Amino acid sequence: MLKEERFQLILTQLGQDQKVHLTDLSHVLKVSEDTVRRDIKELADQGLLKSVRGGAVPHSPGPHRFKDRVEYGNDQKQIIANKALRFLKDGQVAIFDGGTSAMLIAQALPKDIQLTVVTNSFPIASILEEHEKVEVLFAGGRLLKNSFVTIGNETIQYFRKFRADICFSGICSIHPELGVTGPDYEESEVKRAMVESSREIIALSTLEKLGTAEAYYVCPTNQLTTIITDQPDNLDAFEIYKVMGIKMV
Amino acid sequence: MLKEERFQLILTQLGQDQKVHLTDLSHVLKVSEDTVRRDIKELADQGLLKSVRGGAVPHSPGPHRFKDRVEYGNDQKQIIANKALRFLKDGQVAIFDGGTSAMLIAQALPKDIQLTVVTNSFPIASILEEHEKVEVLFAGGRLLKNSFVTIGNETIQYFRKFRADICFSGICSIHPELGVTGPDYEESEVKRAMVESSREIIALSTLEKLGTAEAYYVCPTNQLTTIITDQPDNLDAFEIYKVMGIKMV
DNA sequence: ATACTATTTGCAATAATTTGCAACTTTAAT
DNA sequence: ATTAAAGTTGCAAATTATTGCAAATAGTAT
Repeated sequence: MLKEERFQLILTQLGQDQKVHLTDLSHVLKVSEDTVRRDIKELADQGLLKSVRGGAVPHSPGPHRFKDRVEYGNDQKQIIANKALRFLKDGQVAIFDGGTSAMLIAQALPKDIQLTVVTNSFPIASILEEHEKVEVLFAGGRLLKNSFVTIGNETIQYFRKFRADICFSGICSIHPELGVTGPDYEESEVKRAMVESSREIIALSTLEKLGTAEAYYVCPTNQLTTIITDQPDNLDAFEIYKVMGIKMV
Repeated sequence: MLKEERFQLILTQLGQDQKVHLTDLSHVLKVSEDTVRRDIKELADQGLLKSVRGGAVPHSPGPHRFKDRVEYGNDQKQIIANKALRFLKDGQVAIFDGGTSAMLIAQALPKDIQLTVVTNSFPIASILEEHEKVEVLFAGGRLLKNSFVTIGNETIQYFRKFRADICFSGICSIHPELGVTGPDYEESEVKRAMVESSREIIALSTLEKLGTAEAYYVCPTNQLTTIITDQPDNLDAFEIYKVMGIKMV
């Protein structure tokens, strides 16, 4: 059995039970507990789970201080978050948008990664406050009540000053011809500024949003580098790749 | 059963019943009361609940969501806050700095006043989120961990764009000749930008800070419009007025 | 294919943590 | 003050982690 297979099985079981025990896994995977331990350690380093004494639990989104925090086991978006983590490398400058998807990435972020994060989201800034090695650059602007993000011209100008390595954007709708679109004018404007300030753009979306369109334009579809979806096994990935020409994960 | 599982169960039950008893938990979790006690202590250290005699209760939801929030009945500063409110009029543009004094003003602010508040403080923005008629303009910049304010050139540039009616600044030291000074270079720079962007400047200070000086210069003393102190009966007010030439409240 | 290197895996010894118990101290209520 | 319940402390037993090392496996170049 390949190591990757074990990883897959561990993560699957973790998703089902919200916990895994070393002894169980050792039995199921037919390897020693040491190996399971090492596997868990490796997955933990990737931020895909949290290693605890005797086993592992899902990388717990630590409670933070904003109302609109996402509930514990939001499976779909959690999957997206875990996939997204693989794209982040030490020392990068990353733009995080204000949606809940990006928020979950921040929550799932390992504590030891060194990053510069540019964001317009209070919740994300608040989460990252506990990450010693993450520098947070906050985009000023008009504060949008309820969603705790800044918007407006000031915000846009702030993002324009950067050339980030990577941008995580919770994209609303993606359409091959109509491009990326959103339901809110001002937020879409801000999203455009983010997208245009980053080398690599990771769109966070659910499958059902693909092929649909909203009122306000963000950017052409081919500007996206990667689309991350909530599909655990991306059977359709190649199919969509053919249609869209973008790498799916 | 993993320790994490116990934690999860304790928190879940706490969410349901708003309380948990040591003896019950000991029975449910099948561990000794000592262990439950230790678990509760650990969770309490993380701020996830409050340990009380015989069990635990949910962590009391404070007025807002930031760690460094000031306790409600901080008398001295509360006095300052109440005095400060008299200066605020409907429709004004007000700058609030990041200190705890300004925070208390925000907390004491009536819900029905219409204001535009410019600030670089997360806690203040968070507090004002509940004020329907207050528009919050947030100054971007580098996020200072622990104190939850933004600083740096970006922040300064943001404030420079405004001409506010009034500015509340938690001043550290005020000296007749040496002027207003602070202990931190970057924060002092930001304060200067705030002060220079406002018509009226209300310094929030305690009496013992008067006549002292710190390392970093903010502005000349005569640039202040008013000094608000924690002295309930301002007997010395006239005396200080004579010395400083500034109205005391 | 073969030989060589690098990685992975299991095992054993050692270290660290967790847990329950017992003795003792503190707290709260009568 | 007295008393019972809860909390604290120290300690030994059990469980879990870590480390070094040798055998097995996979990968690579000749």
